[in-house]
Amino acid sequence: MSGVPNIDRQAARRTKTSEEIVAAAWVLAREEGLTGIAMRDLGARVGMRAQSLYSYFSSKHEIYDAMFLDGYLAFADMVETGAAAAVDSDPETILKRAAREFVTFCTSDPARYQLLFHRAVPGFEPSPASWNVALAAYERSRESLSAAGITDQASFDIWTALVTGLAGQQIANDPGGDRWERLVDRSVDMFRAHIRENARSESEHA
Amino acid sequence: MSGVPNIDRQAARRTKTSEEIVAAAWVLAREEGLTGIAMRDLGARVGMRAQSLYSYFSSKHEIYDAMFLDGYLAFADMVETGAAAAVDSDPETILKRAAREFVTFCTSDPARYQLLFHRAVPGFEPSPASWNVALAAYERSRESLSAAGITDQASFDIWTALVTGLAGQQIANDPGGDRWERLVDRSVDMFRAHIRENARSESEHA
DNA sequence: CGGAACGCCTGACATAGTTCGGATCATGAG
DNA sequence: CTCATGATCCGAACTATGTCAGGCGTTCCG
Repeated sequence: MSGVPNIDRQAARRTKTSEEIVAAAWVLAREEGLTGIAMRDLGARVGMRAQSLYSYFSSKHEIYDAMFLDGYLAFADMVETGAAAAVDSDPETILKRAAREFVTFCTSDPARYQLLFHRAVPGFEPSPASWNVALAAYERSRESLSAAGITDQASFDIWTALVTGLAGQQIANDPGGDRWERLVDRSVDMFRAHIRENARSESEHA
Repeated sequence: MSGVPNIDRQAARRTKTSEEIVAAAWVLAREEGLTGIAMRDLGARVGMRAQSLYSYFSSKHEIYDAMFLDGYLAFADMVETGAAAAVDSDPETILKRAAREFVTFCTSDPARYQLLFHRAVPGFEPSPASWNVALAAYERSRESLSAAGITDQASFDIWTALVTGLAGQQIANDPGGDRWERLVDRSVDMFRAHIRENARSESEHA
């Protein structure tokens, strides 16, 4: 009838189907592992053949890319929630909350952890668009920690090494357990003491 | 002729070929990535067809297993050298040396790092035999660090999280650089301060 | 010399991701 | 209502993968 009526509907349907595919891909990834996703299986999950997926994504890697984006959006969400909760909190509370949330974020979905933080899928590299989202989330998290007194890059790098290390060990060597998860608070204490000591020795030089 | 003359020769040749295959697999892994090893390519590197590899290894995973073993033998070597050098050294020197060696061990061969310390190959799990070697190396390294005052499991777990975290971030986010590698000494300082503090507060309770 | 063991090969199969061309079906125009 | 159009989906097929079954020549012991 008038103007451009159903273009929106079609586009909406299309994106909805895309999201459905990505959701099914996550389910499959958690069941069969990240690289265990088979196009034929994935198609079956959403009621179509493997070839039909190619009208939504031009390759399997593009599906991984959508998952990557999806994962970092969830990550960004977590960071944002943490930043909101950080208002009127002391550094210790902020850092412990951030570390706990991060480790839980990782351990609660190992497949996602591997996709986001390791180069777990052989030929896959995130697209610039998705990568920018990842970078933005990283920056936001960095910024969020500056509220707890972590301002210089080196300290933040040690922070990322520490929390990814805890998560990585937990997932690789004690999946489902809490052997490293329960060390998070202690690790944060360690980190904070070091930051304080660092600041002290720097001010001495001034 | 006499007794069992050429049995040894045959066995020797056989193991030599096996080692040749594993060595070629490492080269291929470094070139094409750990999962980029194709049986046909690997065969070509050692002058035979893919199917002929199956007279030496009953599956591709068995080749990965041989590589896993190979890698942990190298790791054990490193630990042993470190333990020897640790004699008459103070804790700081021991720990910094150990951390540096470990991170270098990882960054110098990312493919090996992924095989040994992450579940990088989809369906692969090390055989019990190889796994025992890995466990022994792990135990030896734990024991070696007890000379530096790291005696309880929790502290050692934080240690492994820290060093694998540094190595992991270095490899994933700054390959070829030294952004995290140069933070190793600082991280060890942080760790040692925490250990000292921990020991102090424990003795207070006693 | 004869046979067995060994080393490597050819051929083939199943499954992976992916491409191509055509069938189906809803949608909007006349 | 009819018909063209574009989105959607499918069947067949291509390539590359790991792997199995069987064959042929060489080596070496009895």
